Amino acid sequence: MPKLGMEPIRRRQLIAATISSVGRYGYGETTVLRISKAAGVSPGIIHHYFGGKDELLEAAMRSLLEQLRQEVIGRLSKADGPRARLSAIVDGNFASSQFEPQAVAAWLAFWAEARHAPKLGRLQQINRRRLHSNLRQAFGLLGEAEWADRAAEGLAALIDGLWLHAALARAPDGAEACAIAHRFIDCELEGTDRP
Amino acid sequence: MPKLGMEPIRRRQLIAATISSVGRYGYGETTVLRISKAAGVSPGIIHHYFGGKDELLEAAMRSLLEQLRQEVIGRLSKADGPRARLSAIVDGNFASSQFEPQAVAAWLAFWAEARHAPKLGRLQQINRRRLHSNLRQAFGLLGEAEWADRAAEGLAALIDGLWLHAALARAPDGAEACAIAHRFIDCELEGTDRP
Amino acid sequence: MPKLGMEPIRRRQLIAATISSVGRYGYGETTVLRISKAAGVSPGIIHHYFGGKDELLEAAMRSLLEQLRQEVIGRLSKADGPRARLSAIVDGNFASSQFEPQAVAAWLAFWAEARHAPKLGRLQQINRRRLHSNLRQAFGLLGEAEWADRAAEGLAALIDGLWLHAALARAPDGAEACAIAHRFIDCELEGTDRP
Amino acid sequence: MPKLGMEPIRRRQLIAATISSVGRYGYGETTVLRISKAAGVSPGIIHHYFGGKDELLEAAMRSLLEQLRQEVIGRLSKADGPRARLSAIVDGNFASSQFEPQAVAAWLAFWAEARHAPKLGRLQQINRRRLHSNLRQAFGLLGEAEWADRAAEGLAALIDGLWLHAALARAPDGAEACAIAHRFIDCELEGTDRP
DNA sequence: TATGAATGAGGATTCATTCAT
DNA sequence: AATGAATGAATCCTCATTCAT
Repeated sequence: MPKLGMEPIRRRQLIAATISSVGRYGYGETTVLRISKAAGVSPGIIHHYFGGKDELLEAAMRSLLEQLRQEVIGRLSKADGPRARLSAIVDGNFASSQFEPQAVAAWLAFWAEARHAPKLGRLQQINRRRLHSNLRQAFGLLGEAEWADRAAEGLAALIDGLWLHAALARAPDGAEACAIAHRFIDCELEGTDRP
Repeated sequence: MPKLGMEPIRRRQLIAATISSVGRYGYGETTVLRISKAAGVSPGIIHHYFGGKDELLEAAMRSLLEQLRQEVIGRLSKADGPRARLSAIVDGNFASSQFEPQAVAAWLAFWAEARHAPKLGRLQQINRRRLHSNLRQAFGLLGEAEWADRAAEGLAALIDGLWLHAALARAPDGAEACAIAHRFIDCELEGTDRP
Repeated sequence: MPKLGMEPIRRRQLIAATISSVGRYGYGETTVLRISKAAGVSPGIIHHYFGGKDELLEAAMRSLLEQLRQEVIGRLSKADGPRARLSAIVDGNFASSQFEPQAVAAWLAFWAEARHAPKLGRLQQINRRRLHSNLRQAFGLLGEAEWADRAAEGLAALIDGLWLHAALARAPDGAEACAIAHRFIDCELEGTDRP
Repeated sequence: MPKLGMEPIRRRQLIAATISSVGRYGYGETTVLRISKAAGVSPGIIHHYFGGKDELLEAAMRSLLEQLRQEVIGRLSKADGPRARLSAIVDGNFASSQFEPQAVAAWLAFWAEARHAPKLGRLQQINRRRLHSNLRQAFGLLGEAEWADRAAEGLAALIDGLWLHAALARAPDGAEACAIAHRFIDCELEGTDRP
C-alpha cells in the first residue's frame, strides 16, 4: 500500500540534503549515495522523484534562489522610498538564512558549476538580472539613468564580492558585509541632489 | 644520453593545459586524459612529472597566483605615492593576462575547490592576505588605521566581486571593472584630508 | 523490494572465486576482473560487498583458515587420549578439503603474501600459534615440558614442510603426508615411557 | 667510449638488488624502478643486460639456487661416510648465507611464484630433485631402498618445513632448525643396524 | 512508494618496455 | 655502455543509473 502525499516531503528532504552536501563537501564530492544517506532514503529514490542527479542539483539551486528571492521581496514590500528599497535589497541578500556558512559555500559551488552546466547557468542569469534590475530601478529614482546604471553595476559587484569573501573566509559576517554595502550606497548618493 | 632538460618544458605545457581545461570544462570535468591530450603527451607523463593529478592542479593554481603577483608587484614598483599604489594594485588585478575569460573561469573553479582541498585553500589564503595587506598599507598612508582597514576590506571585496562578476558574465571587461574600482577609491578618499 | 539476502550468497561466491584464482593463477595475477568473471558478477560488486580487493583477499584467507580450524576441532572433539589428539591434528591438517591442489596452492600464495601484508600476517600468526599450542598441549601429556615443546616445534615444521612439498609437487598426496607425520610422532614417542 | 667489462659487474649488482627487493617487499611489489634504484642504475639498463624483468627474476632465483648448491657440495666433498653426508646436506641447507631473513623471504616468494611461472618452476624442480637424490643416496647406504626413499621424503619435507617456518617466523634460527633435522635423522636410523 | 542489488563506463594510477641520444 | 623521457596497456576503484521485487 503506497503512502500518499510523500512527494513534497521527499523532495524537500532530498533538496535539503543536497544543499548540505554541496556546501560541506563540494560539488564534485556530492554523490547520490551521500545525498540519499543524508536524507535517510535509498539511492534509487532520487531517480524516482527527480529523474537523475543533475535534475536534483538543479532543483537544489532553484530552491536556494527562491529563498533569496523571498528574503528580498519580503523586505521590498515594506520599503518606503528608493533609499529604503536599496537597503531592502542589500539586507535581503545578506539575510541570515542565506548567509550561513554552508549555504554560502553551496552558492559558490553552484556558481562555479553554472559556468559549464547550461541549466544552472540559466538560473544564475535570472538571479543576476533580477538583482541588477532591482538596483537600477531604485538608483534610477535617485539620479540620472547612466549614473544609476553604473551605480547598480558597482553595488551588484560589491554584493557578489562580499558574498564571495564570506564564502572563502569561512566566517561569514552578515552585519559587516551590510555595513560596507551601505557605505557604498551612501558614497554613491553623496554626489547626487536627492538624499 | 636522452633528451635532457625536458622537465621545465613539460611542466609548463601541462600547467597551461590544466588551466585551460579547468577554465573551459570546469574542475570536475578536468581529467588527466583531457589534460594530457591537450598537452599532446601521454597520460602517464603527468605522474612522471607531478606525481599525480592533485599536485598538477595545485601547481596550476600556484602558477595563476604567481602570474597575478607579478602583475601587481611590477606595477607597484613603478607607483609613486599611496594613491598610485592603490591604482597599481587594482590595475594589476585586472591586467589582461589575468582577465581573460578562461583564466577568470579557472580562478572561479579553484576558489570553489579551495574550500574543500586544504592545499588549494592555503594558496588562496596567501593570495587573500597579500591583497589585503597591500591595500591596508596604502590606505594607511591616507588616513587613520581603523578607516584604512575598513576601506581595504571594502575594496578587496569589490575587486573579488568584479572578478566574480566577470567570471559569471562570460564577457569580462577589465576596463569597466577598473573604472568601478577607481570610483570606489575616490569615494573613500573624499572624506579624508589627503587628496 | 529487491532481492533480499544476497549478501551471504555473493560473499561466498566471491570468496570461492578468489581462492580458486589465487590457487590457479597466483596472488599477483589475481585481478578483480578475473575474480568477478569467475563468480559471474560485475567487477563493481566486489567493492559493494567487501570494500576493495584487499579486503576480499583477506576474507578468502580467513575462510581457508576457518575451514582448516573446523577440520581440526571436529576431529579433536572425537579424539580420546593425547596420542589420538596428535593424530586428529595431523589428519585435520591433511584433510581432503584442505589438501586439494588448488587450496594448497592458494595457501602457499597467502603465506608468501603474509610476509608483506600486515593483515594477512596476523591471520597467519593466529593459525601458527593455534597449531603449536594444540601440539604442545598433546605432547605435554606424554612427556616433560621441554621435550614436548621441541617435539611440537618439530612436528609443526614437518606439517608445514609436507604441505609446502605438496604445494610445489603439484600432486598432493594426503595419505602419504599423513604417514610420514605419524612416523615422526611414533619416533618421538619411542623414547618416552607412555605408549 | 664504452667501459669494458661492465657486464658481470652490472649483472651481479642487479641480481643482488633483485633478491633484496623480493625479500623485503615481495614478488608483486618488486618493480624494475625499485630494483634499478637499489642498484644505482637506470631502469633501462635492466633490459640491456637481461632482456626484461622476468629474465632478471629468473637469474636471481638461479643465483640463489647456485649459492645453495655450493654450500652443499662444499660440505659433501669433506664428508666421510653416509651419516656425515646427511649432516652435510642438512647443514648446507641451513648455512648462514642461505638462512638470512631476507634470503629466506626471497625463497618463499620464488617458491610461490614457481607454481605459475614455468621457468621458475623448472629451476625449483631441479633443486628439489637434487636434494631428494642426495638424501636418497645417503640413506640408501644405511638401509634398504624402500625405507631410504621414505626417509629421504620425510627429511626433505622437514627441511622445507623448517625453512618455511623460518620464513614465516621472521626470526630464522639456523642452529635450532639443524638440531631438529639431526634428531629426525637419528630417529630414522635407530631402527636400522648401521649406526 | 521504496528498496538495494547489480551494472559498466570512466577515472586515476602504476609499470614494463622502448628509444633517441 | 647508459640514460631517462615517454608510452600505453592494465589495474583498482567510484558512481550514476537501472530494475526486479
